[in-house]
Amino acid sequence: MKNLEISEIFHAIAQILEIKADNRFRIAAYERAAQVIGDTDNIEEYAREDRLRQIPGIGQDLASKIKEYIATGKIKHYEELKKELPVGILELLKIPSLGPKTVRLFYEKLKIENVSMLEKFAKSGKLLELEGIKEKTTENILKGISLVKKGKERIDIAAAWDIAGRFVKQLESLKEVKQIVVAGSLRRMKETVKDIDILVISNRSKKVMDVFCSCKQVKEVVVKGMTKSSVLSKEGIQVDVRVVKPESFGAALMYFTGSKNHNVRLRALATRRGLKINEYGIFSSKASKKRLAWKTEKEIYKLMNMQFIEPELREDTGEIGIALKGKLPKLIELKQIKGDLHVHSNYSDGNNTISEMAAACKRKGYEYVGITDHSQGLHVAGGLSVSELRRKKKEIDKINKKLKDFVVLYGTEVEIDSKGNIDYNDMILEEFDFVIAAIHLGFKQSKEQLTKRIVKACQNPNVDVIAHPTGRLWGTRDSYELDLEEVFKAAKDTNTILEINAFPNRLDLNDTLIRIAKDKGVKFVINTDSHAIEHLDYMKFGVAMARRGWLQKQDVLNTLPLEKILSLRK
DNA sequence: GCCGTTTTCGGCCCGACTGTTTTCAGTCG
Repeated sequence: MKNLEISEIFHAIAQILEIKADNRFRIAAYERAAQVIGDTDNIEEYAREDRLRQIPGIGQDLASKIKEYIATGKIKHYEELKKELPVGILELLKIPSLGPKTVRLFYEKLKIENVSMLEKFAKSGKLLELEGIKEKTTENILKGISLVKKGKERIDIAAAWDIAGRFVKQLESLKEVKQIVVAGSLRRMKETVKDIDILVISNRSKKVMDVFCSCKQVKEVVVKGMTKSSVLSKEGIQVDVRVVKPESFGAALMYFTGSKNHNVRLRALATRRGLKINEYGIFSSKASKKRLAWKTEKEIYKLMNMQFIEPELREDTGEIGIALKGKLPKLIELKQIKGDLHVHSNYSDGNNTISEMAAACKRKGYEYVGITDHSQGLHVAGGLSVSELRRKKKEIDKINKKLKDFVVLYGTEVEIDSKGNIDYNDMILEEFDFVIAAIHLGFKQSKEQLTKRIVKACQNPNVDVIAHPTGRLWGTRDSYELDLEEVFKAAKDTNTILEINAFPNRLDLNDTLIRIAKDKGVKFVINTDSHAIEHLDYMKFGVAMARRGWLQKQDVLNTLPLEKILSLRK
C-alpha cells in the first residue's frame, strides 16, 4: 500500500519541519497532504493517470514528490532532512504534552534524541537546569512516557459507541444538562476512533465538569477546565467533554464534529468572504462582530451558501466544493434497508435458530432475511453437507408458510477454494435463492492467486455476492493481498454484487474502497454477517460505511423489495 | 506548500487549558 507509506513520509517531513521551526503553513500543507493521502486508497492510479493534483491539498511540488516515491521508493528531500535530525527524535513528539519547541530545546541543549534518554534526564532532574522547565513539566513528561509505553490503541466503532453511551447516560440525567450529543470522529462514523468527543449544552459548566471528571468509568483525569475536560476511561480511551451555552449549539457541534481539515477549509472560505467561524457562531467581519448564525449546523451551512453536509462526509475530500455547487448526493439511510442477506443460524456457527433470526428481522421492520450458513468446506464453522442443506431447505419452507409479510431466503455463504472453485456443484447452487461466496482459508497465497480466485468466483453464474471482499479483520488480520482494481472490474463486468459487511471488526468493504468501487460502477449489499440476534443491530455501522463512501439508495440493492432483488440474480 | 466568486502573489482557522510566568508561549483538538 503506497498510500500509507507516502502518508507516513509526509507526516514525518511535517514533524521534522516543525522541530526546525520551518514555515508553519508549509508544515500544515505536508500534514494535510499526509492525511488526505492516508484516506485515499488508489494513489498509484492517480499518479498513472496524471491526476494527482486533483486531490485536494496536492499541488505541483507534492505531486512530483509522490511520483518520485512511486518511481524510486524514496523521496530525496526526506532523505536529506533525516540527515539533519536523528530519526528517534520524532518518537519524542508522540509523548503527550511534549511538542516541537520543547523537543528542539532538549535536543539543542542536552542532545536528547530518543525516549529512553529523555526518561533518564527527566528522572535525574537534569531537565530542571533548562529555562522554563520546572517540577510539573518533568512530572508530566514522565507521565506521558508511561502512557506512550502502554500504547494507546484505536478501538472499533461499536466499542467506542458503547463507551460513549455510558458517559452520556451518566451526564444526561443531570438537571443542568440541557442537551448532550456525541461529536467528533464517532459522529462522523469513522471505522475506528482514537478518542471520544461529547458535547454538552448547559448554562452551568462547572457542575457538568465536576460530575464528568468523577464518573465511575474514569480512570484518570487528564485535564480539567471550566468548559473543557479530558479523561482516560477504564478502557484506556480518552474522552473529551466540552460544555457550551445553548445559544451556540449549532456552531459548537460543527466545530466539535470536525474533521479538523473540514473545519479549516470551511473557516478559510468564511474568511475570504469577510466572515468568521468559531465554536460560538458565524460572525460578520471582525469590525462589527455581529453573530449571524449559531443555533443549528443547517443555518450555518446555509449562510455559507452551500448545502448541508452530513457528518459522514466531512473529511475534506471534496465535499465542500460539491456542496457549494449544490451537487451532494442524497445519502442512503438505515430506514431504507429492507432486509439482511448475510445471517447465520445454528445450522452452522450461529447461536440462534432460523425462526428466531427471522422473527428478530421481522421485528426490525425488514421484509426478508437471507440465511447463509457456511458451506461444507469450512469445517471449523460447521459448514453444511448436502444432506444438511436438504433439511435446512425443508425447515425454511415450513417457516415461510407460517410467516406473513416476511420471507426467509434460502442462501449460503459458500467457500471459494484455493483455486477459485465454488464449494458446492452447480446443481446444488441453482437451488439456492441466492449465493454469497467468500474466502475464509488460504489467505497467504500471492496477490495474483488471490485476485484470480475472486475474479473466477465473480465469473461463476451462480455467485451473486462476494462477501467481505478484502478479508480484513480489524485488530487481528490485515486484508489479504488483492488487486482491487481488477476485482472491481470483474464485479462490474459480471454483475456480481460486492458486500459491505457491517460486522464492526470487518467493515469490509470500508468507506474509501466503497467510494472507489462505486466510481467503477459496482453495486452493493449491506449485510451484518450476524451470528446471533444482537448482531443484527450492526446494520447501522454498515450503512454508516456506505454513507462515508458517498452511496445513495440506488447503489445498495437490499433497499429493494424482495421481487426486485431476486430478479437481479444473474 | 497550497490556492483563488477579490488574487498566480500574499495570504493561510480559532480558541481552551497548562505551566511558568506577571502577560504569554506551548500544546492540543
